[in-house]
Amino acid sequence: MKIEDAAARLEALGNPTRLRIYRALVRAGEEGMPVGRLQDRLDIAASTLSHHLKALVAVGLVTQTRDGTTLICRTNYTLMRGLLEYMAEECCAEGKGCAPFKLPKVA
Amino acid sequence: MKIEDAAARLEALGNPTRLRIYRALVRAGEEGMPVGRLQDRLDIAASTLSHHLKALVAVGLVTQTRDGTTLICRTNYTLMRGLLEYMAEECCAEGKGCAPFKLPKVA
DNA sequence: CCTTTATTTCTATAATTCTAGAAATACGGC
DNA sequence: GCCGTATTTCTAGAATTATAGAAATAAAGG
Repeated sequence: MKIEDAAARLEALGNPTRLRIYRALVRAGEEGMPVGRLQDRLDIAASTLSHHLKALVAVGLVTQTRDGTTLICRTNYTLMRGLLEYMAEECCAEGKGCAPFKLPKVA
Repeated sequence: MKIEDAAARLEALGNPTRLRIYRALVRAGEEGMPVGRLQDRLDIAASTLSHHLKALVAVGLVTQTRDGTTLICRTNYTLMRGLLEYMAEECCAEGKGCAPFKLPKVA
């Protein structure tokens, strides 16, 4: 992962509203959650929510699939894991006094 | 960790310049790196660098200790680890189809 | 085709951020 | 106290972001 991509993804997550959105989607699991339900749950104006979702989708952290008139949002687990792995590596590169750590393999 | 704190820390890291600064400091290891050396290495205007360092210090990701006229910067490994753990947990809460993962314990 | 529901785009405003030059401050040595 | 080096604060301008109301678009059903 390029440092610019990592920064862009961290920036996308680095807003309280977007992090709440992301967390809600993580908790929704594989089935995901429609935009409208997110709006009800988080009590955000529709246009604001759409704006933030766009940011999350732009960096790949969230994907959307349409089911009739509703748009279902899901987190991209693989990409998130890649981001955490990147951070874990960057966080302890060169092993100078930092305990090395890695994310465990997916079962 | 509160979600606002996590967001603030992610935001601090979510800027290419600041992520470069942070990475350089991680690589400097325990001994840290003076502001001036960071400036030379990363080729950033002094005032700009100071501005970004302030942001990293404000959220606790970087600490500074003075040694004469030079300010030595170090990353706060524990806090970074806490952030990654938070993200790892939030990333797979409720285990709905996501492989659970944790950061391994520090040796 | 018209209606309803779902969501986005448009528009505007207020606020924040990034950048860097210039001036100011901090520290240690003489 | 003055000087040199290191760093921050002040200032300002350009750019970006967050918010949300209003209008527009998308899809499905009748």
